[in-house]
Amino acid sequence: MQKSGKSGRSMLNIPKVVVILGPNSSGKSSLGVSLAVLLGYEKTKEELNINGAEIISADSRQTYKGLDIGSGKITKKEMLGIPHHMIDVASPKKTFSVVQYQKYAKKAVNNILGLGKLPIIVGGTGFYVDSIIYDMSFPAAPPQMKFRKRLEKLNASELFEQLKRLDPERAKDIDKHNKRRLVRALEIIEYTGKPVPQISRTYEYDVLKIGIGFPKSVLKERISKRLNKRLDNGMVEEVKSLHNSGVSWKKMDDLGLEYRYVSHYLRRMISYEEMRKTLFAEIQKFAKRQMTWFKRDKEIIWINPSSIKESPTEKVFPIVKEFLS
RNA sequence: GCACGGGUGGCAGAGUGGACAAUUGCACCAGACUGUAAAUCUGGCGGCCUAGCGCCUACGGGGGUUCGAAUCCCUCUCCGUGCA
Repeated sequence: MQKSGKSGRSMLNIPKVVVILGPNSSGKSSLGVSLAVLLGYEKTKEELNINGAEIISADSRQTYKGLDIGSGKITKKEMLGIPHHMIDVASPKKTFSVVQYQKYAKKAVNNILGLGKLPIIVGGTGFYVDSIIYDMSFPAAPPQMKFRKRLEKLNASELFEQLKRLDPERAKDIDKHNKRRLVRALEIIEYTGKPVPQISRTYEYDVLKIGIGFPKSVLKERISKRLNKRLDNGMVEEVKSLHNSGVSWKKMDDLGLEYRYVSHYLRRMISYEEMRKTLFAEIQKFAKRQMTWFKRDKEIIWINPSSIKESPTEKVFPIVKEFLS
């Protein structure tokens, strides 16, 4: 794996990008905004020779229009005038995947850089973050729905056998129980006529990664508070109106978490209390999965807001400044 | 007081003489991640270790029957229900 770091920077003038990541309910969005605000002050701009900052959201659900409360989307007001990208760029009735995301997000990053500004990538979808900061080129094999439908009828071991025959290399490290991955691998082979290519992960930018890491018990508390608040603020209504506007129940299930369980409640499959309890538990599990992803990356600088005297912003801003200077 | 029913691992809940350290779900722990990534998927989950298909302690307490009991019998105890 390639390393960005200071060595790379000293040799070439690689554009700089800051990433703010962490599990949900960790306060990424507001940290991102306040950093951008600080970077927008005239004095800072002069000092760092920068033109301010803009934000790129790396959240797979916030790309969809209408998924606001449920996805914990930042509000216009909370943006404090800082431009945000990759929010509300897709219709929830359609599938928006990492490839589209990557294309537009990279464009946005480069535009921001072109303005002499710092792109701040803020998000909890690790895969999406990676798709921007690394030079990942996904195989040009768009989803083939009929093909998938056909393969989905087979069980995992049958799919695995096929893959082993067609692409022993990919079969070596694929998860042989995961039908979704197996189907996709076979789809790539079917469409390109070639084995599944290796994806490179070299850095595209000079990246500073900041992670917000609360202790588990604190995060749990934050998740609970935030969930209740969002329920009070009309989350159920939001899901109801999404469905009324044509988002299918099936799609709600795919969207997961809030959309999945609130829709179960609306469909009278579970009670309100069951919904709340399940959601609370599922969101925590999700936070864990997010952390599992992030833990692999040893370059992330973690800060734990509950163990420091100053605010996260006060803690992080100097780190960003140093990175930029 | 009598009569039934029941007390199983953190919880729920199977098992009713050997294949049971005990199905399953939840909770918990850990992990994967090549166009659905809030999705999808995997492993662990009584204790101990020289990690073996090894040893120990276990299915409310005690005692018994049996080669062998979570499973049968006796007794105590607790909970539920019905009758007094």
